[in-house]
This record gives sequence, C-alpha cells and structure tokens, in this order.
Amino acid sequence: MKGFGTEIRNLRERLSKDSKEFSVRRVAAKIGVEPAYLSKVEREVVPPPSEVKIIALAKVLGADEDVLLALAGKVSSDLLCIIKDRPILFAELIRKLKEEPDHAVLRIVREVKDGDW
Amino acid sequence: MKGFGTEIRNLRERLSKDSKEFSVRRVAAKIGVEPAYLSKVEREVVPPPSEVKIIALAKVLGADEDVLLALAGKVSSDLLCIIKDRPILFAELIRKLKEEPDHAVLRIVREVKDGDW
DNA sequence: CAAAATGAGTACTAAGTAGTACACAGTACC
DNA sequence: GGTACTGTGTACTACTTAGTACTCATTTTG
Repeated sequence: MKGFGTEIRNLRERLSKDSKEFSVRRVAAKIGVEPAYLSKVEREVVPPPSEVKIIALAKVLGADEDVLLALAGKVSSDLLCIIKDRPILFAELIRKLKEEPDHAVLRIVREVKDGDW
Repeated sequence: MKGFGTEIRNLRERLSKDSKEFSVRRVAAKIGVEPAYLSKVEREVVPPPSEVKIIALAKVLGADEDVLLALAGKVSSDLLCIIKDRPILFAELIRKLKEEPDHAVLRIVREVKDGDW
C-alpha cells in the first residue's frame, strides 16, 4: 500500500508545478502546522497528523477526506458517531458487507438514495 | 447517556449475587488487569480501558462487545478495517443510513443475508 | 550577487493512554 | 476472633500522540 505521506507529497507537488501557493511552507500555513512538521509527515518520518489536519489537507489539496483518512489508518469521526449511536445494527451490517463486492454495496447505496422509504 | 463504568458495575453486581466468581478481584484477574484499576473503571474515575480489555469484559460478563465498545466511545477495530479498505463506498453508505430508521437498516441487513448476490 | 524562499535536521514538550504496585479499612466466614 | 476476602485511595510509570521552535544548507529569483 502507498503511504499517507507519499500521497500528500504527490498531490502537493503536482499542484506546486503551476502555482507558488503549494510549497511545504504555504500548505503548512494553510492547515495550521509548522513547515518542518509537514515535511516530516510527507517523508513519513512521523506518523500522519490528526483528523482535523488531514481534513484541512484534503480541502487544500482537493482530495477526498475519507480516502486520505483511510491512508492515515483512520476513519472519520462523524462515521464513528453514527455507528456508536446504533452499534448492533451497524456492526452487523458492516460485517455482512465485508464479503460483498463493490457493485453489491453500491447497489444498496443507490437503493437507499432513490428508494421510497 | 449511561456511562461505561456504571454499566460494567451493574452487569457485574447482578452476576455476583449468585456466584463468588464475579467480585472486582475475580473479574479483574479474568480480564488481566489489577483490581484497583477495574474498580476505578467502574466508578469512572479513569476512562474506559482498551479495546482488548473491553472485549474480554464483554465475554466474561456475557454482554455485547459492540455495545460496550460504543459505551466506551469506541468502534471495534475489525469494523474500522472493513471501512478503511473501501473508504468512499462505506462512508457514503453509512452517512446515508444515518437518517434512516432502524427498521429500514434492518431490512437491508436481511436483504444482504438472504439475497442472491 | 544579494535577498528570499525551499525543504530538511535536531531537540524538545504538553497532554493523553493504559495501566501497575502497594497499602488500607471494612465485612464475612466459621 | 483471627483469616480471608471485599472494594478502594494514593502514587507512580512507560508509551503514544501531536505537534512546536529553532536552525541550516541549498536553490531560486530580481
């Protein structure tokens, strides 16, 4: 699997090619951390930052929050809250869907979206 | 909301009424912690223990793991792994199901179980 | 070439996590 | 009436999390 830091570095370097707004320093400032820290995060010298910083990074770099969080080994706290509200229900559902292929899960998503509940 | 410690204490005291196997000391030994620590956990003097100890507690006290974990503000790590494997898919599904009533979610669970995917 | 910006190295830290170890007073048993 | 078990108070600790602060050597740019 690709690391979180590597992904951030790739995203940032792509953007920095045609804008001076995406140096380590600028991005670090935008998300509210020290440049040296972001540098270390990108080189994976330190573990990924907190959820708040990861979400800020996703916004700045135009990436998907949930994907970046997953690369960092985390799950968005709003999802956790939803599960914690009804632990038995969601635990059973998620464990069942573990073995199902993407298209099957996607079908359910659509069903919920369009369905007349 | 009822706290995690209170729930543990209730479960344990109920069991200890007709068996000497459920004193703080005995249960603490069964799950591999010091009695003083379990006592503090039950009185909520300290935050809930780690996932491993909570699952051990659930087994010893005959409670649902996911419910106890939820009371402790946690979500089972096996569920987290499933979500992290396909973050976009599961994030969308779970957020959609947030607003749905229990019976709707249950219907989906049964559909997955019985359906010919 | 001088000034500014770039990424990176080192050292440190405050707060939280997950407990242990020991001691002690009250109660129950027989 | 001593032994043994009950729950609990106090003190301490190792590890992890999530960073800051300062420094420095190299580009890059005007």
